[in-house]
Amino acid sequence: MRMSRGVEWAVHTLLNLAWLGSGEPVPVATLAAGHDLPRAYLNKQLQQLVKAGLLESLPGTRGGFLLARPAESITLLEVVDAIEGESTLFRCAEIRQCGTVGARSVGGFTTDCAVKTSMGRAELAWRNALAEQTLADVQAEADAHAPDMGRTVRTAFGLDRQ
Amino acid sequence: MRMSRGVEWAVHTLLNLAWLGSGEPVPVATLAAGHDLPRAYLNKQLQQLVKAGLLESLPGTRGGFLLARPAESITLLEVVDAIEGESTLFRCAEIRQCGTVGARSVGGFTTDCAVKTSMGRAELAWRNALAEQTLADVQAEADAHAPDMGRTVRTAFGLDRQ
DNA sequence: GTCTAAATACTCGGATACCCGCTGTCCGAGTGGTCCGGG
DNA sequence: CCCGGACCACTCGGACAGCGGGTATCCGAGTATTTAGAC
Repeated sequence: MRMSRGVEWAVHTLLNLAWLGSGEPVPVATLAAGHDLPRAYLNKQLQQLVKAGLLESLPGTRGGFLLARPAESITLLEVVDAIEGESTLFRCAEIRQCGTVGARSVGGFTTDCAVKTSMGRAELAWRNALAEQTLADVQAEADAHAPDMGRTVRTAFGLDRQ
Repeated sequence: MRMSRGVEWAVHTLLNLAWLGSGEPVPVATLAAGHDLPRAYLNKQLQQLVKAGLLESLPGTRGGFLLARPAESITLLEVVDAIEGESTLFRCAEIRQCGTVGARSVGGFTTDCAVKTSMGRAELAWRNALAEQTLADVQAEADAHAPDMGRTVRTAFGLDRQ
């Protein structure tokens, strides 16, 4: 059970767009070159972020991707759900109803499976922790360690006004 | 990103052994029949529980599996780690160091990646929630809804003293 | 009747194929910019 | 010089292969039981 590699790509790409702070779209080729990622596959991931309403995409010559919302309103949970889909980590196949044990347990299936409930509690804690952290929080934490990330990204993308 | 099916199998199997409450080992064929699971594959999963110290296995004619510890001391985290391995959900490939952005960010890599840290916080909340729930807790919750599970399991396994 | 020893049936354990989903890639649809010609 | 239209280059978007890990299975190693035979 490991997360898709695209989650890391998505977060870093969103962060770069946040640091850029520009209202102009950035093509996926530039974004991919920023971290040496396969351009076409990154595009595929960003499309899912568009579907989730985190990014906007503009076609055409001067097209590209840009943040659909300010970084303060984008949570890590939204990013993870956009890339991974909103399915739960633990899949309950209701095996308690099957086999010799399940056949004799009639009448106890009116409530949710206790295993599913317990796993769901843990998963909820995870999702809450993800929802409490916005892209701006991560950005601020990175800035605390490397204060010059804004200019670094602008320079790397060749869009610095300097 | 979805959890292995074996996790559900492992928890239910451990619960059945807890309800059985017997000091005698139960063969995997009986455990598999309890919930209509593929015998050989369930055996593979239980082997991992043995390696993790949650189960004991006895070979021979009267062999089988039995709980290595009381249900009160077995946490859901241990079960998940035993089946899924202890790798983290989020894999940090340190892409921040790569590409045009990474090349210009020299000097900012003395601390952990902020993305990794944030994801790690959420994952820690998940693991803590799993660690706080013991097998006995889940057992008690299931008993609250279906109070007769102990006898049900003993009957289903053909080991009832009655 | 009792002890011994071999045969046996049953168990776990690891080595071996299969299949779905993540990974990676390609080409087509669409749009804005650009250039050329005409007025 | 200004305007209009066609060409073009660049973008995103969805459709098409490749591979790794979860899924499923089979066969071999080992042990307690059983049973037959000898004393």
